[in-house]
Amino acid sequence: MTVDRVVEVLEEIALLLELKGENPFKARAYVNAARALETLAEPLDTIVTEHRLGTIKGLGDALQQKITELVTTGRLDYHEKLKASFPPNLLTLLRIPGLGPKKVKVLHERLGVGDVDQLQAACERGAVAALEGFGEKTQAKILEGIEFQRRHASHHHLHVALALGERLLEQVRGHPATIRCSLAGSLRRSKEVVGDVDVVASSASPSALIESFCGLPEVASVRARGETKASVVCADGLQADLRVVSDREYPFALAYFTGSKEHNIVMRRRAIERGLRLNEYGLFRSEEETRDPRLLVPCATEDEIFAELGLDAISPELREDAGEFEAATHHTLPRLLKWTDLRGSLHNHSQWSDGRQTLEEIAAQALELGCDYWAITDHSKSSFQARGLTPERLEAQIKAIGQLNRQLARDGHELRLLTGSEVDILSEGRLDFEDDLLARLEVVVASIHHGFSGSEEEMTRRLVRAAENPHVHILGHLTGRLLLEREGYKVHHAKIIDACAATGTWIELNASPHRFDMDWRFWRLARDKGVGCVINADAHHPAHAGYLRLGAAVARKGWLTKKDVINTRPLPALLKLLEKKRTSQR
DNA sequence: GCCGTTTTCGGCCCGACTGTTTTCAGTCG
Repeated sequence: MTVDRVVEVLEEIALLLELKGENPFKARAYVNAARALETLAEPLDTIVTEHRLGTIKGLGDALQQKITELVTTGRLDYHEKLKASFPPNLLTLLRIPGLGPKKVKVLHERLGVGDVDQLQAACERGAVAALEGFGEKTQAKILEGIEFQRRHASHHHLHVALALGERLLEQVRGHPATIRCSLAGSLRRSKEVVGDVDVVASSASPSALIESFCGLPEVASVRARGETKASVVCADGLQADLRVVSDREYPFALAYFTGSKEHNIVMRRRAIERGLRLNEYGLFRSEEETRDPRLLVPCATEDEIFAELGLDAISPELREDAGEFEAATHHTLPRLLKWTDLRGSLHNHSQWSDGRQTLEEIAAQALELGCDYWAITDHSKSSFQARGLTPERLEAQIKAIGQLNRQLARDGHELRLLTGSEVDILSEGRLDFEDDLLARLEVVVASIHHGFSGSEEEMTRRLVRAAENPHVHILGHLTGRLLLEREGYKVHHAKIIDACAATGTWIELNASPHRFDMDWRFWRLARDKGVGCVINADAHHPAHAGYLRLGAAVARKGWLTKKDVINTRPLPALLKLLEKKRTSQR
């Protein structure tokens, strides 16, 4: 069993124990054990084989035994029994905002609620509001949460869909019958969440490709399977569609299945205006719907289709009918950012707060990625849950980073770690650290982590005040949204953008696929007002460094170029810009 | 369930906010 799966099982046990009403510290012990395993530097099975689990802090006799059983047999009796004592879908209730283990326990015991459908029914007949400790508001909030999840139930986070899509694509590409292939759909357009994975391929023998696709190891079940099209369901219920066409049809099919629907409508209208007809099989000299190859206007690539319709080539990310046609007509499409333009990330966490890596590990990884700089911006003291730093610990961290930087320089490395903080924005826009401490940091990100329920005016005022502080460089994850989980708090984007423009404050594009915040739809406004974008990994874990690539994709969706993104600058230019905000406002 | 010159039980990370309550439990971060 892989270490990731062991971690999952331990975390699930912790939740089940809480639902049982067990000693919360017992549950905590399982979470701690999961954390400890996640940060292992060597393979778990080696440690188990050599009986060295006891050397890991947080693993006592009981957990050592359980982990050994998991690793060696692939299952854990204790876990199976615990699971069997609850309805199979009870844990899904914990994903509804406002519901924790205690409330779920009551709902289960008093009302027999075991899944989301039953919870919804109980709310609708008013049974939840009647429970002790619940009320009308709680019931309404639960219904709201259920509705939100329903609305997004068929959607998936971009990193999950992309990982699956790339694995599938790789295998389609490797098939001898494949001529060309690509991802398509909202995944290719880098939407913040996607419904399914679309793959388009060209081949002379479609059925061979379809057959191979349906038999791929990722496929859990085949939903539909024809001569040129197959629809399968993979892990996590993620659906994947393969569409196979002839190579002549390929660019048209690719454009059609990339969408968006709104973009395609305009494309077809432009074709009609030119006496042509566009569909997924080609561009035809015809007034009628047709597939007649004798009428085809041959195009070898998507770019040639655009050219036939009097347009510059439009990147997939921009195909939302959000101004791309005007720009493509007037040759004013932006030269979009490439993710390799990024030189580092200015918002990241370490073991000093809630990150998983030591400063040394972070530096090693940033070096490996070829970054010029990587800011350490751990949480401030009000974020207790995240082990936020007191001023004293922050001072100590500044020293530690200085030492590490000197070591890096002695070893001849170009990389610089930057000192910093993700400082909490408290009520009324006050900050969690005093100005003189902030002034000593190279990078200050200010974010809201508490008090999400304020009105739009209050939240906006808090963010504007934070931007007005000369020591704050960046506003972090502007709305606090968690994609597919909860809406962000309400903010007035335009007012905040204006405040950032006036104060020279940058806005973060948080590259975590759970956030992608600020939303791509606002970046053109920000750019037009001269507000810089910083694409930040908000890394808490080694795997998160890769989020920069996703963040860049979303920035492209927001029409941003290399020039618009601050962390494309080399270190000396960046340091100058960081200094500028502080000096220009004094 | 883990940990310990608090050596064998008692503590384990804290504060704001919300909605439920008339003093607090649960959730969230």
